[in-house]
Amino acid sequence: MRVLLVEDHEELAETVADVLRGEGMAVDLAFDGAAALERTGVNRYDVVVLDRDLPGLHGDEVCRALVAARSPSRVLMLTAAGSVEDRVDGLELGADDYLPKPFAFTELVARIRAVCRRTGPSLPTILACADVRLDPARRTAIRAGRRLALSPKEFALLEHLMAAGGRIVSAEELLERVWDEAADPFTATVKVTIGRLRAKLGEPPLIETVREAGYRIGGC
Amino acid sequence: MRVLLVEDHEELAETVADVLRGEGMAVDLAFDGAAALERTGVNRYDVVVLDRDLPGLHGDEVCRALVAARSPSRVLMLTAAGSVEDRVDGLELGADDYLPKPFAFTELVARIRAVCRRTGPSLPTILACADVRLDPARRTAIRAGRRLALSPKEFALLEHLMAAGGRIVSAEELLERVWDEAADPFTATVKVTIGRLRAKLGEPPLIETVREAGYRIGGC
DNA sequence: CGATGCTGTTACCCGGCGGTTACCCGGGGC
DNA sequence: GCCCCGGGTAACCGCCGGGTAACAGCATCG
Repeated sequence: MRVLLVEDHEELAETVADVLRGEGMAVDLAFDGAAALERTGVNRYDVVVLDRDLPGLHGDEVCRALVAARSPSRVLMLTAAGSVEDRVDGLELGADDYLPKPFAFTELVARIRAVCRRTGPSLPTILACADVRLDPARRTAIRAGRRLALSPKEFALLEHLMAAGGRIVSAEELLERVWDEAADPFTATVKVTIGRLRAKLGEPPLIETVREAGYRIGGC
Repeated sequence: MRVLLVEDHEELAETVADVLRGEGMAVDLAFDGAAALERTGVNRYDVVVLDRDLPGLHGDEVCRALVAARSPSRVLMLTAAGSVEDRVDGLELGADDYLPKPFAFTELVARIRAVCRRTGPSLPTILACADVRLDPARRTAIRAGRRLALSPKEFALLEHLMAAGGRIVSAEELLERVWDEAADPFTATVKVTIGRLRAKLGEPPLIETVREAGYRIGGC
């Protein structure tokens, strides 16, 4: 697994890099944004671990550039503690996961692995399908860079569909998991909520229905 | 639904087992890791509920062994506390869900059901014959790279024929399995649906007719 | 206390699924 | 040649699953 670590504190960078190497990863280092883009232009990394506060070219810019260049690399962004409430969060920029500082090394390792194997059994912290990104922890969903104003039910519905990762999810299953487990099995609320969610998701269609079976998210 | 409950506290184990049985599940018990692996070697369980703190063979080891052995069972792990370390280990081991102690019985039941329903993307249950690939979980059928738009009946029909793997399947058998078991035995719907399916499958012919016997898929 | 937004219900529409029917074709038997 | 019969095909159409709009109950909030 190839990792590019972008971190301007050289001392910290070396320490983290050693930890990751100890986990069997191939780690390259960049100490500023320009160097990061240079490296990603030359090599193909599985994951770019990107500090957000970078001198010169900001981490956000680097992330945006990677996304714009259709880089195949996953981006895991490191954010400072206070920036959690920042209006512009990494999600809108197209990052695949974020980790607030300070973090445990073990958690960083786990997140890198998780981000790398998107289809793994564990739930990734950030779900991504097609051009939609959804963060369950922060309850934000973004499509094509625009934040979606979803109601709680709509959000939970989208979350479950995305967590299924392209598998078919029956209306019954959605009823049990998104709604109260004692919901009326004959209710029509699922299809209504699906309709409302589709309207907010806009074009092109993301949720497809499989007749007699359920719903599925395309582009995973 | 078959469940293996692995828990070293026998009293707690019996209590939980009773609750699960009350929910209609078939529950077997194992009081240590070695016994757990012995049971999973003999029987096929839908879900293994695995306490993490086991004497002797640790729960992590059991989980790792199950994953390594490509066991079809889902693993639901019971962890002592929701600390960072637990979450990290969880990601690494490949369990399907986690439940920190103490937990409500109702939640355990709900999670077992949920984990069971998730016929995750990890198990490739894809049928393949000739140049056709069919994924029952996603309800997708692909021939020569092109998605086929099949109706539910057509899909079920193709699924059954492909599952037979080149064996001859009689019209009566198809009627029983794909259609309602109380279907009119003299109906002509099978041959009509076969016809429609053939049209959508295109060339070269995939489903061949064996006169007086049934249908068969070639190239398996 | 009114406004607003969320959510479940109801009523209705629409499209296509799929079963029936009618008819065709081809082969085998006399 | 003829007929018979198993299977293929096209057309028809009733039914039902799913989409949608409108409405009402309810909570939240100013």
